[in-house]
Formats: sequence, structure tokens, C-alpha cells
Amino acid sequence: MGSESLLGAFEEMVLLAVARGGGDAYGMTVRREIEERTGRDITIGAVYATLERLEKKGLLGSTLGSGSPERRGRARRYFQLQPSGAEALGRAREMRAGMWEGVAVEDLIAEAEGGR
Amino acid sequence: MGSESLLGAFEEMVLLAVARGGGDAYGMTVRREIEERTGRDITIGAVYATLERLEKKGLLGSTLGSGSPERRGRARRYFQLQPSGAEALGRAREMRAGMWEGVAVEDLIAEAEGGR
DNA sequence: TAGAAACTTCTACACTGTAGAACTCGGAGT
DNA sequence: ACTCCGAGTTCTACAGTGTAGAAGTTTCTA
Repeated sequence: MGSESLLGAFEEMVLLAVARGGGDAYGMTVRREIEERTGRDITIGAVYATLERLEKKGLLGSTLGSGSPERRGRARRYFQLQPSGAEALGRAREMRAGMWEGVAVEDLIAEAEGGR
Repeated sequence: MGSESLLGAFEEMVLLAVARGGGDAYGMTVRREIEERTGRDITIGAVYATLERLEKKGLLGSTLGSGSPERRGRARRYFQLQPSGAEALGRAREMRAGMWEGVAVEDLIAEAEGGR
């Protein structure tokens, strides 16, 4: 009856980090991106678990890195935003915009502190 | 070791709906507010569960409606935004702003549809 | 005293968020 | 060849959030 299931807060961040990568995003860069832009530090496990869930829902796709990489270590898994993922981001943003419309944080703090 | 635990997507909406009420928000109005502003329809159980969790975390406070209400039915429970709730909202908004910075949804859709 | 109205509470389960340990793969050193 | 190291990914497990619907409380009205 309702609309599509909503995006979680962290899911949205991961999706955005992948979108920014333009097709070259993989686990480690997603983590770095989020840490730099939000100031929080997150664990790599949280990132991969979320990437996998988003892929299962069809919002992201992934491809394994080249067969003969020039770097050492395990092959990277690159993630790409799918059209449905881009739409989900747009919907999430719109809903939030509606909720925040006309609200100013400073006023909220003043209201919460004063007896109201 | 990271910062404070982040607000969930729905928690943020509930907090905002309460903030809008300016001290006169209760379960039913919170639900109505969210439904009108986002277009989704949500169940009342989801609202109360979230209100309670937010109160337990100290982001909201509540008081029971007057002892002799002029209306029939059970007494309302009014919720008020606490200072820590207002701050949590501010932080959530800032983090998201950082993630969205410079991103346009139309571009994301184009990117996701095109071969990139 | 029964029913309806206006709310809140309870129960139960699926999904999201988080942490950290374990594992894989390839190059470098010896 | 054998072992170590670095760069990544995968696994396991659990707490927290999201969702639904049924049940309960309180007061007014007939």
C-alpha cells in the first residue's frame, strides 16, 4: 500500500559515495569518501555489508577488477550506480526536503532550550 | 570510537514532525504530518515505537495531557524536542549536506543510464 | 451498560547498522 | 620454492531501527 521501501541513512551515504566514484568506486574508496565528508569513522565491514544489500536490491551493480592488475593484492570489486539507485536517491532527497521545509536548526535549539 | 550514533531515516522524520508541533505534537499528529509531507502512508505503531526510542535516548521528552480533557478518548501524550534532539537533527543535516555536495540527481540518472 | 471515538501500548519479526576476525590473492625478498 | 606483506574482500554475529496489526484504555453518548 505504501510507496517503495525507504533508503536507510547509511545506505544513502554509500549510494552517494558510489555515485561520486563514477564507476571507479570500490569498498575502500567508499569508506574513505564517507569518512572524509562526514567526519565519522566507519568500519569496512559496515561498508561491504551495505554494498552487498544495495546490490541485492538492484540499486547497485558490480564488476570485478581487471584480470591482470598492475598492483598487488586481491582484485578490486567496482560498484556502479544503477538507474533505480539514482531514482531512490532522488526520492529520499525529496521526502526529506518536504520534512525540513521551513525548519531552521537554530530555532529548534532555541525552542528546545527555552521553556518554549 | 566514532562520533555519536547516527539518526535513522525515520527517526529524523519523527523528530522533525515533533519539532514542528512546538510542544503540541502527539502520536496521531506526528503520523499525519509525515504522511502529508512525504506522501507515504505509515502505520501508527511505527510512529509510537520510534517516539519511545527517541525518548529513551533523551532526544525527546513527553508529558501526559491535562487531567480533565474536554474531549473524549484516552489522554494524549505530548512530545517535546529536547536540546540534544535539536543538535542531533543539526548534525544529521550537516553530514548529509557533505555527502550531497555538488551532486545533482539528474546527472546521476544520466550517468546510470548511459554507459557512464 | 453498551458502543463508539480517540488514543496509546504490546507483540513479533524483517531489515539495517556495526564491529572485528578471517580469508584471498599476488608481488617481493631470500 | 617458501614465507611475509600489503591491499582488498568476505564471514559471522549481534544490536538497533522499521513495520504491521491486534489489543487495551479512557471518556462521552445514548
